[in-house]
Amino acid sequence: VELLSSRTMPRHLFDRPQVVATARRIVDTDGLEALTVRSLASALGTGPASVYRHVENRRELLQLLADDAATELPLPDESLPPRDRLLDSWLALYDAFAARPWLIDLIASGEVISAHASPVAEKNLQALADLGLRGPDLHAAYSSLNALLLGTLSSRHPYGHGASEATVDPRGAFQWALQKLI
Amino acid sequence: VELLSSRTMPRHLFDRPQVVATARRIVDTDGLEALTVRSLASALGTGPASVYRHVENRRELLQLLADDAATELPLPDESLPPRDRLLDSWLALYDAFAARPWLIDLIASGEVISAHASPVAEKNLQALADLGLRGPDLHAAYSSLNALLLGTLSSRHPYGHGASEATVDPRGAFQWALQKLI
DNA sequence: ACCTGAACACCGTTCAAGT
DNA sequence: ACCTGAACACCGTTCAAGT
Repeated sequence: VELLSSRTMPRHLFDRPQVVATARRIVDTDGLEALTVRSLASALGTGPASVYRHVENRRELLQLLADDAATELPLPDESLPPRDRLLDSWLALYDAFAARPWLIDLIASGEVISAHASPVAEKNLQALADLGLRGPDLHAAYSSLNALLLGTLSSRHPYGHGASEATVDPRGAFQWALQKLI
Repeated sequence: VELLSSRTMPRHLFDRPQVVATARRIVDTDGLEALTVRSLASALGTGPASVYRHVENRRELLQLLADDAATELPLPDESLPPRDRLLDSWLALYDAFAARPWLIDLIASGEVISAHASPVAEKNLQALADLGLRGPDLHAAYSSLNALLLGTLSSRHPYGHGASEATVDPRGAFQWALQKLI
């Protein structure tokens, strides 16, 4: 312990990855609205000012969180024929986002640049190209699929009036539209 | 002026419709994030506490705002055949929402119950039924169209990476998907 | 009796003071 | 030199004091 004198002690008691991991734990368990600079700081055992040693601002924190989760998204199964590959891939994406509602909140809030240049986007664009789509149609298709996914998962009150409330299955509706679009 | 003695003076210097109208002016000109209880109060020439004479809380204010704007949404043109009626109606809805970005923010935020029981919803469901859709398919179609609209308009950063940024026209993509879905 | 200033418990962010 | 308590400028909401 003597070797860790005050002169050689690490300046930060935690690093950036630990900040992101702690933020991740908060959003996974209590949702995006539970993540504040103060709640994060307190989970790290310090005050709010210390968070700013590792992160420019709250927006950057959210971006890091989104980038982190993006690496966990499922990639298309290349062994499948294009159409099956797409149906399979987008349904898997639906499930991945459904399991991380805070990620949808993040994208919908517009505070984060969704990484359309990610491997997920590239592979799914490729699958659409393999299906024969080119130029504007290719981008219209990709952008529609994205919108459908985002819209389906971000409408928390699909039906606000009484009886029909339980009759609509968002995942089923998403699948229905998916088959029409591709 | 004597008739308007302190005993007969109206208690409120403004009423609920005026509160909503003032709120509407704020969101139309400066966006949803500019509407705070305090900015609204100050636009009404009073303090924040007075707003709560007319509105339960901020959430109710947003609901009133959404209800108000819902009356301005376009209805399907009943003289058109079902498919044209739907294409026309949803594209008009796209334009109406695009002109009121705060309304999309409101629905996406989940703080407001989108009035699916409104005339707009009824007439569009009817048009889908006229197209031959029944039961789960009918609701899947309606719910998908809703999701597509919401998702298209709420993804502010459709493409975050360089060159392709300008190449995607959200309205065109929406129209492309619309024709595939119905 | 109604209205509202001032306060309360939050928020993100900054900065000077402390180690 | 790095870390952070305390402050600043917000927010929604409440309530006691004022008319």
